[in-house]
Order: sequence, then C-alpha cells, then structure tokens
Amino acid sequence: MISKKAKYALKALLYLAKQQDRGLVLISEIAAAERIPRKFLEAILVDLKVQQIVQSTRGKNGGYTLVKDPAQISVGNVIRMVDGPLAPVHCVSHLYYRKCEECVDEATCEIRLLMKRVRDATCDILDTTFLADFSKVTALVVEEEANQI
Amino acid sequence: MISKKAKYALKALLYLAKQQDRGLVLISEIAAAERIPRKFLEAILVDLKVQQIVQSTRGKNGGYTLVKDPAQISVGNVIRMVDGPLAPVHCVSHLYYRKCEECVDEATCEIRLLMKRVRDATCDILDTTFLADFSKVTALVVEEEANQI
DNA sequence: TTATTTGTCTACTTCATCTATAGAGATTCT
DNA sequence: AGAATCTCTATAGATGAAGTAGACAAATAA
Repeated sequence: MISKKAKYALKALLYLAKQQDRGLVLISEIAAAERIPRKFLEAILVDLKVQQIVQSTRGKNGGYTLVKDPAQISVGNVIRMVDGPLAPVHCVSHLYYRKCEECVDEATCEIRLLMKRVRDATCDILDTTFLADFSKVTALVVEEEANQI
Repeated sequence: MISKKAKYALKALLYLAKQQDRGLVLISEIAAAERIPRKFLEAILVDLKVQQIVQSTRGKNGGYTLVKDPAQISVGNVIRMVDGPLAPVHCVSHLYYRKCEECVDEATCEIRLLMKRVRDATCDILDTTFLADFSKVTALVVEEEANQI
C-alpha cells in the first residue's frame, strides 16, 4: 500500500502537468481540484520542491509549476521520494537496500528471490511510466505541440 | 513493504513445510531456526491457526503442523492474512476494495489504472507461488514420494 | 496425583508513522 | 499599506508495528 501522501503527490503533480501551459498554479486550486487537505498538500509540495520536481513563487500571483518535463518524471520516483522503497522487502531494494536482521542466509533465502521478482515487476511498471504518459496530459502536450507549428 | 509479521509467518510456514514428515514442531524450534522472537511467533501462529493453515497440540510432545498441503498454500494468501491487501491502493483490490475518499472519478482515474497493473503483476507472482514451490520443500517432497514407492 | 512441558489468552508497552491542523512569518504585487 | 501567497515551526490524535510479561489450560510421564 502506498501512503495517501504519495497518492496526493502524484495527483498534484499530474494536475500541474495538465496545467503546464498556464504557468503558476495555486496550492489552494490544486487542493480543491484534487480534494487534498490544503495544509497537508503544502507540506507535500515543499518536499517536492526540495527534490527539485517543482518550483514555487511567493507573494501575489505566486504558485507552483513543474521544474522538470513531465516526460522525465516517473511515477516510481515520485513514490520513492515520498514513501521510500517500492520493493516489498528491504533486502531486494536497489536504492534502499538493507539486510534483513533475522535472515539466516540471504544468498539462499527463497522468500528473497520471490520478492525480487515482485520488486522487478513493480519497478518495470512504475519506473517506465511518466507523468506525460497519462492520457489527459498527453492530449494537452500534443495540442500544445500542434499550436507551435 | 510487507510487515515483519508477514515475513515471519512465511518463514515459519516454510519451516513447517520442510519438516512436514517429522510431525509436530515446537514453537521454540521454529523461533530459534528462523530467528523470530518467540512470543511474537506465538501470536502469529495463533492467527494462522484461526485461518486454518496450521494445527496445534498442547502439552508435552505438542507443537505445530501444517493443516493444508504446501502445494495449496500460496504466498499471496499468507501475506493477505497477515497484512491485508497486496494492491498498492484500496481501489484496485479485489478482496479489500474500498473507494478512495478523495477520488473525483474512479472510472477515469489514471493513477488507478496504473496501480491496477501493479496489483495484477504482483498477484500474478504471489498467487501462483505456493509453499511447495520453494526448492528445499520440493526436494523433500520428492524424496518423500520416492520413499513411498 | 503431581510435576513438567507445551500451547493459549489477556494485557500491556514502546515506538514510529500517518494524516493532518494551527498560526505566525516572509515575500511579492498592486 | 494591504492583500495574496508560499514558508516554517510546532503540535496532536489515531493507528499500527513489533515485541514483552505473566497467568492459565491441557497433555503427558513419573
């Protein structure tokens, strides 16, 4: 299970991706549109700012925008930023590897081999799906590109 | 991430599967062999007994055994018993379905569609892998069958 | 029958994490 | 100056994870 925080982060980023051509977007607008508790979303966006996924401007007419291209932001990375490892056990995580304390022998642990398959299957999906791959976003991007011709 | 409890449950059941021909196995033996805190394991085994996966006998010469054939106990079911849904979000779970509170429209939620793929990939692996599929168990089962000839 | 060995049951603790909320502060624009 | 925004610090309640303690019940063997 991913946390609500991670789901909110994804929804907020997806919203920003859809509104990319509109420039700065208010926290309160995102919160209302995606039904995310406002103050909670603030905290999430600060995290995403630290991770350099989004950018903000304060004061009147301020707001948030994406920093990176939606085609470069994978769902897997967003979830990792917020929740940590995608792997079902630490001992099969690439980025958050940790030995299981109780494990007698990791090399022959069969649960580990099975969980590795789960990790790989999960990452295959989430690390190859980017914000730009969501159809509404794609539709907008295509439209935008058409306008530039 | 699965809980330690689920991992302990799997290790304990796998241990029981390996010792199947030996009859009753002591909690303390499993705990020592798999390095699981003894009292914690007790609680886990009681859960598994309620779920009718294992069986126990009290008193001297007591202990635990599997009730079901290791070829009938899937890893997915064990994890579900202990941790609940395998799905990354409730709204794509079959057995633990729940609508996301903040979701504006489930039918068009693209995060949901993506998470459904993750769920399916995970379940494809865990629901088709049984205790008997772990090699050490298989080796013993084969040996046992050979002895019966 | 009594002692010993085992599992059972109830209760508790400790700690961390999730999911927020409140409110003062800093910045920018008009 | 004043309004609109994001920012920072602090706090809090609920939940669950992970583990512990100790009395209790049942089975066996001496």
